[in-house]
Amino acid sequence: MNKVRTRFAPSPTGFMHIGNLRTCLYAYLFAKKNNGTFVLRIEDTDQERYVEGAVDVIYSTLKKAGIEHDEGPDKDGGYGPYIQSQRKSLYLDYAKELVEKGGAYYCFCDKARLESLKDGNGVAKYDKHCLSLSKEEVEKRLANGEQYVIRQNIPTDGVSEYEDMVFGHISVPNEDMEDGVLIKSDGMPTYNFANVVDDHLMAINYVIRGVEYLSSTPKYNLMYDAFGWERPHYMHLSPIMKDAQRKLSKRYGDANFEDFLDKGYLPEAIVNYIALLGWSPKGTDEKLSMQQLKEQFDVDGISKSPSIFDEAKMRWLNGEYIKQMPPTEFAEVARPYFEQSKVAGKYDYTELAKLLIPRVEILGEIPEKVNFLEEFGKYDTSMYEHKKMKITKELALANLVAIREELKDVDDWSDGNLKQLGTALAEKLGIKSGQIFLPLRLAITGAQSTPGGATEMAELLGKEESMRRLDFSIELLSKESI
RNA sequence: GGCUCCAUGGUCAAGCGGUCAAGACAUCGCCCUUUCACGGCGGUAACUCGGGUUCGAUUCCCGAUGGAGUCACCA
Repeated sequence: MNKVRTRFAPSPTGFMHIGNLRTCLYAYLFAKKNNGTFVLRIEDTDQERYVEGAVDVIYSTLKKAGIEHDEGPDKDGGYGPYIQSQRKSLYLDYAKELVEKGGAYYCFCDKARLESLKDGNGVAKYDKHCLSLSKEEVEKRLANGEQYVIRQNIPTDGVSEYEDMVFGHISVPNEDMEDGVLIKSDGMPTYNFANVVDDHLMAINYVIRGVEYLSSTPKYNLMYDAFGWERPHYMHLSPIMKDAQRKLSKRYGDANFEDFLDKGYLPEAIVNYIALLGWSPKGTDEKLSMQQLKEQFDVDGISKSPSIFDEAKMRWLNGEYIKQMPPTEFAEVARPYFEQSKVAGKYDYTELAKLLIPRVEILGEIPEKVNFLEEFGKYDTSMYEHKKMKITKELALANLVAIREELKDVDDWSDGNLKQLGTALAEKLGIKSGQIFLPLRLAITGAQSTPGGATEMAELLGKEESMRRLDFSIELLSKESI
């Protein structure tokens, strides 16, 4: 068997969409699983949709995602150029060759004539009108400088068939396919044609792409056949959906790799999650590194039906990745989020990291979790009502007063010491220690959920600030109980 | 609408003629706990519907229904 060669051929139109990234990932994984070559080709023939800087986005996305191409515009492997706009000159000659071989023909029909072919639903199928032109006639009109396009010549009867690696046997009646344009009147190739020529010239033998090409693939095969080229293997991938009806697309936003990065997702978690969207590993382990994905990726596990993107699960997975991070590393990747929070520059991020790691699923949650350190004021006292701990506002107030009394002369404000004092106090009062710590935590943070327990929070805030807040809370509760 | 595909819990999904129909997320409950979390344990929840084939269908075939894709001088 020939060495496996797959490719990812994005158009530089802006940020990388999650669906595209998954297609790219699968092509990469398939190549790596089979010790093959993964090629990056930029399809920038449509200048109208071209977005400045988009090529750089592609590079940076692949890099962040941990996908390393073996060949591409920046890595010549002998099959270049890898940028379609630099290959312009190639296509017309191949089209002419195809005309020679009977797989295509010149067409001079104008817009008006094409328009007249439309049926009641506005659907037109070209009627092969120009196929009957004699060679001389074509030469003459060409010499006259008439505008033309080159169309594929598809048989009018019979059936085209092929085996898709994930969908299996696909068969399409030839009469349902139209003689599509290969070379446009401006002399440029259409995507359909450029793709076939490029894939062949780059020796791509496994074409991996979205299902939208599933039913037009027979047309491509017909071209390969007419040229006398060997057909590649195909692997079509079902789309990722936003919900049961709508495809995940740029139009709905939030579906870009960059967007998720901004929200505080780790690139490896995103990659891991999208690998699982539409593919399932043999085992039950779902947290898989790129290395494991490369080893385990398998066509068998690819699903045929569309899958709905579930951010909740990706979020969970991201949390799993965060939990295994060393605090210093967390502090580093979380730096931007600390910087945009109210605690910016006021705390040791590594210390905060230790508390935050088990409590945060995406980095974007950081500001809301730490802001209470700098922000404290009137809060909702109903939080003190806790029926499981058998705490009421009245009891909380009484306990807080006792705590203040106990702590006011304490010098050692460390987590450990405070914990001991609290436990001892509870014992002395004959109550559960939680009845001390819960009110205390609430009193000094004013927050329902905090990145740590009462004594950890107290240590973080320091004695002065803790006592200030304790007083504030006691006063707050006293006012209410009057 | 024509054509091509697809169909297991709310979601991702395993299953490839005989299973009490895995697992994960979400959800709910319990336990642990020094409150917030982490963690542990458990619960609820699925084979779209009809016909066949078969001793036996989630699994194979046909049809219906539902869904996706495609019908451009766009990729």
